[in-house]
Amino acid sequence: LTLLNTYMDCVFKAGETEKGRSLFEEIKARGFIPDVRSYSILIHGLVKAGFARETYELFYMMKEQGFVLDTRAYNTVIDGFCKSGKVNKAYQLLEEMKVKGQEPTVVTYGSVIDGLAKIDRLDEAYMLFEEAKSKGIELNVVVYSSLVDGFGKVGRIDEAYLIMEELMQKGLTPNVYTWNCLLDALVKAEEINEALVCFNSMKDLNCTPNAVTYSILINGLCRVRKFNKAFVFWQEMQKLGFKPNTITYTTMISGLAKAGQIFEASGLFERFKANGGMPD
RNA sequence: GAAUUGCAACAGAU
Repeated sequence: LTLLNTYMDCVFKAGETEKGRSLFEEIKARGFIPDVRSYSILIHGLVKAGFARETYELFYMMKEQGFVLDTRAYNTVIDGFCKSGKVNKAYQLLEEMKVKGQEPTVVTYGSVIDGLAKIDRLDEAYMLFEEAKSKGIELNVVVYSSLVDGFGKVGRIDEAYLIMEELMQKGLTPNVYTWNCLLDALVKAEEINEALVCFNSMKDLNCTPNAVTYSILINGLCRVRKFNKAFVFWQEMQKLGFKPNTITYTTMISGLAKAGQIFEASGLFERFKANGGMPD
C-alpha cells in the first residue's frame, strides 16, 4: 500500500490525473483498503487539477468508513473545501480539529486565510491571522503572502504594505511570491511607477525576480499603455533566461496588439507556435 | 546518526 500510495502521488504530480484516479481504484482491486493517506493523495491530486468539488464526496467517504483524520488529512480536505467555494465548511473543519484534539497548524490556518482572502473576505481572514498569532503559531511567509495578495487584489494597498512591514519586522524575508503579490497589487491599482520602485527594492533585498514577476510588470506597463517599456522588460526577461510561456506570450501579444503594432504581434504569435506553443 | 508514502501563497486573454 505504501508503494501504491507513493506511486499514485507521483502520477498526480506528473499531471496524469486520470491515471491517478484509476490507481486509486486499482488499490481496491488489489485487495487493499485505501487509508487516510491514499485519500489525502487523491484529494490533493484532484484539487490541484481543478477538481476540488470532489473533495466533499471523498471526505464523507472517509468519514463513513470511520477513518480518523490526522492533521495532514484535515489540512488537505480543508484546502479542498476552500478551493471549491466552501470556505465556511473549511472553517468549520478547523474548529472540528480543535475539538478532536488535532491542533490546527500553520498550514491549516494558511489554507483558510487564503480561502477567505481569495473571496475578498479579508476582515475575517485577518481575524484568523490574529487568532493564529495569539495561539503562538509561528506564521510564515506563505501566510503573509496570502494576505498581501488578498488585500492587494481588492485595492487595499496600504494594508498590503502593512502586512509586508510586519513580515519583515518579524525577521522573515519576503520571497518572490510575496513580492509578486505586492507588485500585482500595485499594477492593478495602476501604480506602475510604485511597482517599478518595488521591483528595485526586491532586487536590492536579494530576491531574484522570476518569469511571473516579469509577466506582472509587462502587464502593468501595457495597462498604462507604456508598450515600449513593456517590450524592454520582455527582452530583459529573456536575457535572464526565462522562457516565455503561454501567459507571458498572451500578455505581450495583446499588449503589442493594443499598441497597434499588429505586425510585431503576429510575429510573436508565429514564434510562439514555432516554439511549440499551443494557443488557448 | 539521520532520511519526505500525503498538506497552504503569485501573473495573461475572454
